[in-house]
Amino acid sequence: MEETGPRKGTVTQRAIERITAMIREGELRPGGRLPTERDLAARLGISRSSMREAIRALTVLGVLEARHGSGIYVTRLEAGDLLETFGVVADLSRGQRLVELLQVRRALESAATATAAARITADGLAAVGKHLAAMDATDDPEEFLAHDLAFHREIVAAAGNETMAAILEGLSSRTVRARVRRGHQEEDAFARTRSEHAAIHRALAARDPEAARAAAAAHVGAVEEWLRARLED
Amino acid sequence: MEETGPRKGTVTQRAIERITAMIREGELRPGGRLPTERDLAARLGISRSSMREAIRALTVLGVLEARHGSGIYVTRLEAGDLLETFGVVADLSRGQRLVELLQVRRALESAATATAAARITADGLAAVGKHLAAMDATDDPEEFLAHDLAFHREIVAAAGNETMAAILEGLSSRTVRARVRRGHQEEDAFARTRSEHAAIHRALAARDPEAARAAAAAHVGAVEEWLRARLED
DNA sequence: CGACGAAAGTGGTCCGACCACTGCGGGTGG
DNA sequence: CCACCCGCAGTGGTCGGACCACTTTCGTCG
Repeated sequence: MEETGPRKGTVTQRAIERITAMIREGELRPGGRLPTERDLAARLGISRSSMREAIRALTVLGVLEARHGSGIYVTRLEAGDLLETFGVVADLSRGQRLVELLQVRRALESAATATAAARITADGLAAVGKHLAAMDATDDPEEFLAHDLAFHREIVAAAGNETMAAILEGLSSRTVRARVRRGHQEEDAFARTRSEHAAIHRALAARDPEAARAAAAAHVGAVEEWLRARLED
Repeated sequence: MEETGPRKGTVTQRAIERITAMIREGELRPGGRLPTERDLAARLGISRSSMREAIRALTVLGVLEARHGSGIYVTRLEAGDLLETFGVVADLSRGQRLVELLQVRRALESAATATAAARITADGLAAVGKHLAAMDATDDPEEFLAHDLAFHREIVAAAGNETMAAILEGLSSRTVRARVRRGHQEEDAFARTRSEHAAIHRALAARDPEAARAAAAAHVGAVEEWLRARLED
């Protein structure tokens, strides 16, 4: 009678669970280096091919990082590492789910903006104002969009929640492409965005969390409303 | 001069991008079946091994589903499929990031509960009340926890946003384990949870979105506060 | 003493073989 | 004629080995 592990699932799936367990139990530390693929495979009694599939999967999830010629390392396991895949999800979403994602963004962005109103520094507020002014000064859609993203990124960063920032990053960068087309279709889209951003900035400057929350919710809600209407095709 | 694709990155990474692109462009439809591993590998000019790594990665992400002996299929690409990995992230989180995740949950749960107050049906409200009563009636921590989760799940479902529900599902099921230990440490934890849940239920019954939002935020905030204090070790 | 280069180590890719499971279609028994 | 069953072809799952590309290290040479 031989000793063989659990029978359920594929060997690769089990390998993934074993590695994540090792990280969870503290056997492998963030930033630390793993044994070689060959060693790991031998240790779990599976082939190198199967082990490689497990490692690749965890690499895509942002848990591991493979450096050619050097070794395999655990990432710092920071929010940005792990939530990068969130962008992929948003990228593959269509129709109704896009509206749902915007509702998620509305909830998070309004909460983050409210917190930012209470915590943002003078320097941070100046940076936000700089992007606001840059948006007022340009007519180039690409540049406008870049400062738009930076505007929100600066505010969310001021809220001090990296996890929320990482989620919003993945939620915005892709979805916002729709807003580009919006600018092409509706002439007043730029103007409306400018005034909404100005309202957010005023609330931040006044250190008024509730006003900031409302302004941010209204801003995202406007995009959401437009998208919902556009789904009538 | 031969035709060979882009040189950057690993072939596996490129294969992943090619497949996701095929899905994004509509070449592959949700629920549809892909060519065989051997065909796909040949089509992209790479080995079956590399193609398998790409497929495995997308399988873990919830984009593809491999059925032994049958073929490889695109998932329905619904929120639950894609955000399952969100639980893994929460599972690997520790310390400060757990607090940040609870803040994310607070923002989403309060928004969902507010929406639910406006939309929940009589049947839904009855189901919520059933779990509330069940929590009042038991002393078993496991059963209490099960009804606790079901209580929130029922409310979030009533909000009608599957994406938000999927995120909250991954955000609660793991994190909530901490609450179990909480119940063991603080005797009045059960009682406090009961009263907080009762407040949420009353707000839902009154169809009062703002009261529901506040009650939900306070509920999650209480857990958050406790966790933050517990981090002083 | 410093810079260069060779060698060892490690991940990346490919190949071919075989196993395990599914699905289908033909053959068989009713 | 129909229903059931079995076997075969197809497909994903696993394995082992070979070789390539890159990094790191250490010894050697100037």
